[in-house]
Amino acid sequence: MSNLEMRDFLPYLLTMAAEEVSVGFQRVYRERYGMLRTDWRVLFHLGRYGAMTASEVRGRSRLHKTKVSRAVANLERLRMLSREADERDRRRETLSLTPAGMRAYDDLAREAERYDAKLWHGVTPQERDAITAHLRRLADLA
Amino acid sequence: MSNLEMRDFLPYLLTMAAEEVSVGFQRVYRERYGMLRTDWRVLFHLGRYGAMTASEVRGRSRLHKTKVSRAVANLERLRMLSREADERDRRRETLSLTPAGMRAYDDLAREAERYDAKLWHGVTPQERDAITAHLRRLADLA
DNA sequence: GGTATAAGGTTGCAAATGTAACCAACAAGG
DNA sequence: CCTTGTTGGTTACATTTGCAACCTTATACC
Repeated sequence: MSNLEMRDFLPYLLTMAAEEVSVGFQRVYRERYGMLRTDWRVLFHLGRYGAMTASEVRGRSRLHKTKVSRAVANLERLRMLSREADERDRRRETLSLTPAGMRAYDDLAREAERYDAKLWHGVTPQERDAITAHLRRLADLA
Repeated sequence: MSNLEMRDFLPYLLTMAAEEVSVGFQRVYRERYGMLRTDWRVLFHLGRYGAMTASEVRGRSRLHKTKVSRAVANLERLRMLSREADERDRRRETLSLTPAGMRAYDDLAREAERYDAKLWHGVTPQERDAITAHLRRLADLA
């Protein structure tokens, strides 16, 4: 008979922490801009690294292509993103942020940094490195 | 202009790690017993702490009562759980595992321990404590 | 007792997700 | 060219979820 406790089980702990922390930040992009989490992630990539196609977004963000497709549609509806057809390969469209999209990105990136700093408050740099490294390792298991 | 990287943003990192790790374990309860994640969590609480009502499950597991209700229905359909009416308070039902439910619990709890151990492989006890403590702190923000 | 309020649970509905199928455009080999 | 396979991207459908409304039984207070 096993005597594992749920509160010690890493998948549980991670899920709880991720949920709590994500919901906390969700308030910002959701209430302020009416975005979903995937929208925010796509916006982030375009704002941070510049115009690119949906495939490139997918590659960088590790999001499934259907989620990217839907997020792009949402951001377009919010007038934060525009598409430009690629003449050389007519399957592809280059995505870029509109001025409104860039403003939203600037705002949210700043908030994200503040939020992140708050989450790490009281943690020593060594601990922080250990935690980050371990989370990266876990995230890369696939 | 902010220069945050997504891979450093804690909500992102946590979400990725939680997803990866949860999906990994999901394979076990899903393929072996046809359970959903909530089912497994409810099963766990009943197996680990004994018979209790749905409210108590909710309190311990931090699951929303709707999810508990549906998980109980699923587990019942899988013949792993049975309900017994409470004569004193007819709103309440005491939930307990059937023999099949207990066998599933034993099996899954054992697997969970093995899986957890694998996830911590190569991490020193000190690091592990720091990580666990920080995750708990984050999960309790609410 | 009778009325209001709350607690235990379930159900209905809308929103979100995952999966697979799909369409259009390109590329390679015959 | 033309058929076969691949890539970029969207759509359809089933499954999950979250939220609010709901039903029933119990409790508090008059």
